[in-house]
Amino acid sequence: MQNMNIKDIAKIAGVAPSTVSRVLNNRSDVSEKTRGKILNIMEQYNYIPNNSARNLKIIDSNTIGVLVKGIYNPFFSRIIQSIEEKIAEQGYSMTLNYNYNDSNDIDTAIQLIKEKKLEGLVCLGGNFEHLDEQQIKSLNVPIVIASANIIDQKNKSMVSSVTIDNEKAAFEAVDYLCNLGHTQIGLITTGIADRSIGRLRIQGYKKALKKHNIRIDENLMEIGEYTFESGYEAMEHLLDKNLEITAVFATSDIMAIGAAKAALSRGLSIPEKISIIGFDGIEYTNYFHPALTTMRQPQEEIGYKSIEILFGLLKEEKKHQHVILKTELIQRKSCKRIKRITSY
Amino acid sequence: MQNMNIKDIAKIAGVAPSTVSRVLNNRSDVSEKTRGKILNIMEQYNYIPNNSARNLKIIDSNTIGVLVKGIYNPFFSRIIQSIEEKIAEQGYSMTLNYNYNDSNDIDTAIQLIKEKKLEGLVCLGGNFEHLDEQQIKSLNVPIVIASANIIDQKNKSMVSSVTIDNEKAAFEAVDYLCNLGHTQIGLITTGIADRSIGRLRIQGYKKALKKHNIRIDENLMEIGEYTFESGYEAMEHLLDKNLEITAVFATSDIMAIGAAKAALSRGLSIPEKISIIGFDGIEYTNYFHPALTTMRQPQEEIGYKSIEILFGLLKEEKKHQHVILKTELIQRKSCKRIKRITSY
DNA sequence: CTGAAAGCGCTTACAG
DNA sequence: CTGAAAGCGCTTACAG
Repeated sequence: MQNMNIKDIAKIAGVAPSTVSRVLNNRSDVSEKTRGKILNIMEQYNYIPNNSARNLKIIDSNTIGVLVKGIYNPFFSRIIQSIEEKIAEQGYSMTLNYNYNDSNDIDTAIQLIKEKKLEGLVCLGGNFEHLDEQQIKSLNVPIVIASANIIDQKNKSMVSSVTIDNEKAAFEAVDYLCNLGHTQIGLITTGIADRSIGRLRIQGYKKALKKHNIRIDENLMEIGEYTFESGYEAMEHLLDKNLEITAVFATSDIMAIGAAKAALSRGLSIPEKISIIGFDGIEYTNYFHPALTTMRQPQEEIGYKSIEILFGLLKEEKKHQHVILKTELIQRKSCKRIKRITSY
Repeated sequence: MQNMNIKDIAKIAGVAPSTVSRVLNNRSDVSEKTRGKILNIMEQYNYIPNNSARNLKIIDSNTIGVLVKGIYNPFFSRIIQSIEEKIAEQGYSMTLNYNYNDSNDIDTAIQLIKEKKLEGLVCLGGNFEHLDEQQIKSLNVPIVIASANIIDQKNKSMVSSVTIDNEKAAFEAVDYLCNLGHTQIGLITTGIADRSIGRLRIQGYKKALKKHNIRIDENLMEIGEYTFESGYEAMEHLLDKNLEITAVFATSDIMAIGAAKAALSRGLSIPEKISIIGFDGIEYTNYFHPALTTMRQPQEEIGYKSIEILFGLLKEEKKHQHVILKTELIQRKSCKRIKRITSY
């Protein structure tokens, strides 16, 4: 039969559609006999309910959405895992969606909320600078932005956020290198695209240099994309310029790996000839050889905290919060103390 | 206003809902004046249409679904990119969905088709052994299974598939190692979970050994999961057993990287002390140091071909096809020719 | 425990 | 070019 629906099942079972709906939703107010009969028929005809119809009608979806910016980001995947756990603990379902094109993040978010009648949403990454107060408020669904800056002060009353202090974290990473004796420190970062975060990390880099009275040299700064290849190329450029760099700070692990590979490919051993520090703390870095030192973002905690805040807003009607989580320097094998500039 | 709908917009604009719907769908049969007015109002009120309602009613969604098994798989991400390109070329939209829990893949697929009124679906990975002919046929939506074996002969008339010859590819990888002089070759693979594919690759491994008159030793075979960590541990086990292995074949790059890291961590250099070959051809292998030799699956081609077949089924009503694509041995820096067993 | 009816927010012939 | 009406496949009070 072409696309069975609830009415067809009802007819075959000799009951009303509403009864079929009840067994579909596992309601208790159906006799076991009727339930059994209907379940059998559904099985027999391979009936699969239409979610669009359900979403349209439903009020309490009992589900929380997770909207991820981009596709394929190992950094987010750990966060997602911890989010899913926590959502399940609350007896809710999670629906995972990727915003892989460059459409407006907030519009996509609202669309999703409406379409699936979500009771809450956490956004991983994305741009949420421009929020329409009217729109967000009238939606009446709590939104938590994780791992993306919301900048505008007035946004703070509309959504919650869970972030790290990007500037401080970058500062600490570079400060660490300086304390190891490095003075010629390259920066490999992403560009204008992720304005807020990228800029903050660059700020941190500069601040650390200033603290150590090191001159900021634009030549030492390479701007690329969030890919291995881009990190690789950035390192090549840096090395080609012959600036006698002894260390590099990459603002993402993916780029750090690319950079490290470029150095190793030239026969520059890590950390003997060049020190490298990454950012994010993705699993990859631990399996690179040598294992990469990195400024770790607390991925699980970002997930947990987001959900904690979300359910606080949902069930206890708390106010929006803006939590800043601590990063942690994971010292591994890619950074070395130096006395003076090693020439190579 | 709480959740505007098409009726509200219509009322404000002083037109009928159907007219609003027309501008929403970019139909040409609306006067520019009316269109402008409605567009303005939508903008002003931040109107966002409800997709569930749309999906429910619509017949030609003009969209192709992509259902990905699992979450976060770098191997699939390249395929997805090429799929998206090709779908766009055809003037269709793509909707990307992840089946991250362990629910039945074919049910999830059908649910998705119904919910979003998809005109075609490509599934990346998953288990499609048990297909209900009735159900698939009545659906009347072409399905292409990529990178997953469908085994059952009778399934071949219901869905198309794009795969590689897993046994042959594994055979060639191991044959390559044998030809380099290796005889003690470890196998690191995934287990019972991905029955079809895992088993086929193990078969290939065994066949290659047989061809070279090498005894198959269960001790040389480690079964784990698709993670770095699992590859790492498998290698540790292998090494602990002191079997004088000189090479390892890992049935996925992720595991190969874990394995390589384990070897390097013990001070066993690659390829001098141990050769490693992976499978899949993900980008990371090229950035590992030393760059890993791997049996590459043609990721872009898997994507292209899937879409080509899909539109063949959709527009030209062709029959279901089962394409087997060629893999390619990418020789890099992790395998070495040996004369005799190197002791370590 | 079960059924009849209304309605979720759209789209789509049909008529004008 | 525009509107009135039917209906997509469900769920949910309401009544019994």
